[in-house]
Amino acid sequence: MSTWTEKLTAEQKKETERQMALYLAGAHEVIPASDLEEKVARSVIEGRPLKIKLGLDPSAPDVHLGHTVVLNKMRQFQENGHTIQLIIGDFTGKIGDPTGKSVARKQLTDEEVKENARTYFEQFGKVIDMEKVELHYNSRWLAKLDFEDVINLAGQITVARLLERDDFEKRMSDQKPISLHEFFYPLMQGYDSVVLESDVELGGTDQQFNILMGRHFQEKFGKGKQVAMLMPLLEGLDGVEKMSKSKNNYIGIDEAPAEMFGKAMSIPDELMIKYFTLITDLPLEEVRKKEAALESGSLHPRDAKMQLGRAIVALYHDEAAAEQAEKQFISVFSKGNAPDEIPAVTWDGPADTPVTELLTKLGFLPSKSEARRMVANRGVKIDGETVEDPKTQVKIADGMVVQVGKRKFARLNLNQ
RNA sequence: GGAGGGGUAGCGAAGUGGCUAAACGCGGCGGACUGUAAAUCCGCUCCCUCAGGGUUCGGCGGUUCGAAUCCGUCCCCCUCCA
Repeated sequence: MSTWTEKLTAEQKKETERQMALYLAGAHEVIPASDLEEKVARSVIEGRPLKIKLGLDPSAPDVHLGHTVVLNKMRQFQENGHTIQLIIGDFTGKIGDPTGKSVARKQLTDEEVKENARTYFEQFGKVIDMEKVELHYNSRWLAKLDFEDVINLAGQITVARLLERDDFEKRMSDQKPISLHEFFYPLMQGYDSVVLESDVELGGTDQQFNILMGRHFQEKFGKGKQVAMLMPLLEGLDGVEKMSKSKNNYIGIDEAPAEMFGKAMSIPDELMIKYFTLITDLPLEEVRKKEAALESGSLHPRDAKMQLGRAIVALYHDEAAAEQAEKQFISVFSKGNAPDEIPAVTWDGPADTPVTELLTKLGFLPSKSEARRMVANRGVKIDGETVEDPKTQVKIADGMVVQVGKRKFARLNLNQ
């Protein structure tokens, strides 16, 4: 590293330091940071962009704020002229990443993979410039390896080394099974880095082992060693589990402003600062100020969270939508009013209808039984009045507002 | 190859002939309280047009007035030894 820093002019040094500070912000760990500095410095001197790799699981194209943690980091690299390598793990996906508690994963057809890739593309475009991204499918090189190649690859790593992975280690000590093929996942991911000659691989902290494998294999194959850049995992709305669609604790980057704002309001207080740092573009020092204000009590947690909600909506929609979402939130949830804009639903059923039927026809509840339960639980309001009896007959009127729970509203429109 | 353990509702886990649509916990949903936070409290949570009906306890057959519970058979999972 010293050899490189010595060659830097004052200006280059300053530029290197600027980029480093930017990249390090919010990152959980960079392994090793000194290598990153060297790479950045070299890139500054030679005017050569770094290759920043991100692997994508082709089976889960639901893009939510959890993904944006890594994407935001990618964008920073991109904005400084570096190259992003997105890898669709279409081949790897067939094996299934053993990270976490994965069971065998269902195989995707080529069609599905393509479709999922398209979804990624569209949605990632909200954060990074997709025009400048390099896209790769790892089947391109992995599918070509024959058995001998695979054995050779496997020869570059020891079992002991593979068993170091937390996940495997734990399963060993718990006497849980580990299938042999699971060992190959890190090998494949690592091999991707060999082929693409990546300089940096980004991922969540749960990817540490896999990313480090890339480093290992690159060295074995006589390539430059990539830096592992690990971003914190973002907990979802429940504040405990990692944000994911299957856990239903996510905020999708596609969602409507009101929805986003509302979900943001429901995150646990303890997570606010983390959200601010990782998924908004608020500068670090501003976040620190908020943190201090919260601690001293000069900023009410509720207000801080509203600011967070606004920031998020503004990012994926715009400032006006953010303001609107906040207003509506205050009106609906703080004051208990009906929202300004209630989706209008055309009603062409009978003018005199049992509540249960009304609710199912509106699509609020899937069955009359559930509708009945909901009414019994006092979760249904018509024109602001709680419906007491599941057997209630409703006289439909034009403009009637039906509400289920706190969030589902509809205004009836009579069909003339 | 040998020995043993197991498959119950979204998950975890009771239940070993009728009182079991199946305890309990978690999760989820609704309500109260709030800041749609946390904590707490109450209710709901197999399906269905309701104090009524339908279909469940890995699959299939059988015994029985009656089975998640007994018998047969098949499938799957796990552990240990080799």
